[in-house]
Amino acid sequence: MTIQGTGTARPAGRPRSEKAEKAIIEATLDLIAEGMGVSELSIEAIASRAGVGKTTIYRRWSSKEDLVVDALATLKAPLPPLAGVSVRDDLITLLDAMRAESGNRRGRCVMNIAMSEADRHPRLTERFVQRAVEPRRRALREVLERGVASGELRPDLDVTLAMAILSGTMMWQSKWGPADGLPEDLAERVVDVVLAGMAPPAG
Amino acid sequence: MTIQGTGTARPAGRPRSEKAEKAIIEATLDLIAEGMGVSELSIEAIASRAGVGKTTIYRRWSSKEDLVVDALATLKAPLPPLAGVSVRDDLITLLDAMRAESGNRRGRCVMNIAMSEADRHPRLTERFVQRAVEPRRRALREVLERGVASGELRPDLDVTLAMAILSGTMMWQSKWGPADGLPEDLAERVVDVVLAGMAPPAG
DNA sequence: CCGATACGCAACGGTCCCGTTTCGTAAATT
DNA sequence: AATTTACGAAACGGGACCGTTGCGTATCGG
Repeated sequence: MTIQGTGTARPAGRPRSEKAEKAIIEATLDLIAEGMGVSELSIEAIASRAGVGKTTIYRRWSSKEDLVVDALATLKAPLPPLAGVSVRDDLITLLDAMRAESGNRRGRCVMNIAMSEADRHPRLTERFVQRAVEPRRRALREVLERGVASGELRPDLDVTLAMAILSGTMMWQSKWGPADGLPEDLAERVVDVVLAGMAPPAG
Repeated sequence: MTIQGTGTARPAGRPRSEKAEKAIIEATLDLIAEGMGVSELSIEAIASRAGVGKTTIYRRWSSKEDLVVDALATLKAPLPPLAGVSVRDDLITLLDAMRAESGNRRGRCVMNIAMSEADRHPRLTERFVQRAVEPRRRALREVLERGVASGELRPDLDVTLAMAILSGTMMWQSKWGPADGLPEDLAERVVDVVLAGMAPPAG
């Protein structure tokens, strides 16, 4: 047994540099965060930004899409823990996480990709949605369904439509809202308006 | 007077072909509608699609942005006439116009540009917003303010936030809603949920 | 030390598009 | 008829990337 104790046989030769790998992914995310679309993203630009030879990229990923998928995958979406006490609080928590991400340098990657590349890169989008979008969507749906069950929300509420309203509002804000960051109480205000409705209370 | 009666002196030589001009703009819009971003849009592709020499394009427009602006300008946004009776009806009219456009081949141009190119082409975006977005935004704001004044909406309603909720919801639907077109009653359902609120009626 | 693999770098031929120029032809004025 | 401008097509030199290859060096196991 000349094999490492871990059980995985280390192949001969110089091992791949983890530093280079990190630099490549960082460079990729940086470029995307700066508004570069996947189509305009060039391997040469990534290599240059990462201080790495193109060979080092091609050795690891066979296509640009694979690289982008892996890069985006490192952006774990740490879903905020939900208190689970009131639906209002949980909704605010979820929406505020979206707000915080839209201000985050890396969070914008997710937005930019989701907004721009949906049509043009369906395979990428599919994997990306499964990894980053679906978990949040599920969390939001669960909160809403819990609210319907508990009576905190209307029994006849169209949960899918409610999800569109909440998500769409936050997305709109992060795209066309004030350029210098969204106000801290935005999520709370959105939730309160949406819960109470825009119409005056029915006397 | 060898000048045309209209008063505009016709310059000597062969006049420019209106047919070619139309073909160029049509080709440009087609490509954008197919999901091509402004950055990926190439003059050669437009010329080829329009059945036109590149010279004919460069003679008329000095930059790609100018061409795109002119092309988008031909998409007049025919704001739907508002009945002005109830705020609910007017909101439904406005939102349903957005729904209809998202199904329209050419309407998608507006969406695609607005979603993807905002960061990368600020000058283009500025002119585009002024021409296509601002009128709708103004109409929506007026309806909401009228509702606040008339008592159909809460007196303390944050109109700007309400606009984000309504617009964002429709945009979200047209981007991630069912691929085979949005349901005809979507606008009505959105407006009713947003007006009445998701919370159950307070006793 | 030796073989194997990875590294950064530079160069390759190929493709796409740029913006310009040239060409022969078409359509208007004078 | 002569002049002027526009037309489509083709070709130009130039630039950006592509994906690949060769180079000398670095780093691993044996």
